[in-house]
Amino acid sequence: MSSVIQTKELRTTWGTIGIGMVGNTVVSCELPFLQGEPTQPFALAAKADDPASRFIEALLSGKRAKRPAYALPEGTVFQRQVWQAIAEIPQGRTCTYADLARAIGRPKALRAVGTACGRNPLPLFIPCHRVVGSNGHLGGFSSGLAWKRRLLECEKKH
DNA sequence: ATCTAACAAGTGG
DNA sequence: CCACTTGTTAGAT
Repeated sequence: MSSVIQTKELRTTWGTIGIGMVGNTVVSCELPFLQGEPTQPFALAAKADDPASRFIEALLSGKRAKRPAYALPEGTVFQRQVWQAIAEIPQGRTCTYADLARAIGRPKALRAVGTACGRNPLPLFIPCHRVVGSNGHLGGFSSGLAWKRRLLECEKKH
């Protein structure tokens, strides 16, 4: 089994996104932390030339995106259940932390769901940005709320 | 709009 | 095991 991780750097106006790949499978994704609202509109510095980059470009520009192969990362059983449930959320739809908790059969574990979301090693590919609070509150986002707002803004118009 | 108590799981001591 | 910390929530103020 070859587990050689190749790292690709995707430069954008919002900073550099690091994507870890094993073959053509995405295994990690690191977004630059955004303190506040970025001053520039989002754009890639260069044309996307691989599936993972094209996916990100489409997602951030409001187009329908085909998700490349990705691996569910290591984690506790609970975390993997949460991540898998998040991965089922279709583009353009959102769901609440409470919904998610119910989906994995632990209706009262909504707080823990939030924690698992925050530890999501594959933002964008596992769309934790589509998980929002019950009363319309956005919740949080590990790399800065600007990402989450932008992503939801793109997907909302459907 | 802001504050608090209770919630479940993860982490560090 | 105990004491924190979370990308929460519902309810009171």
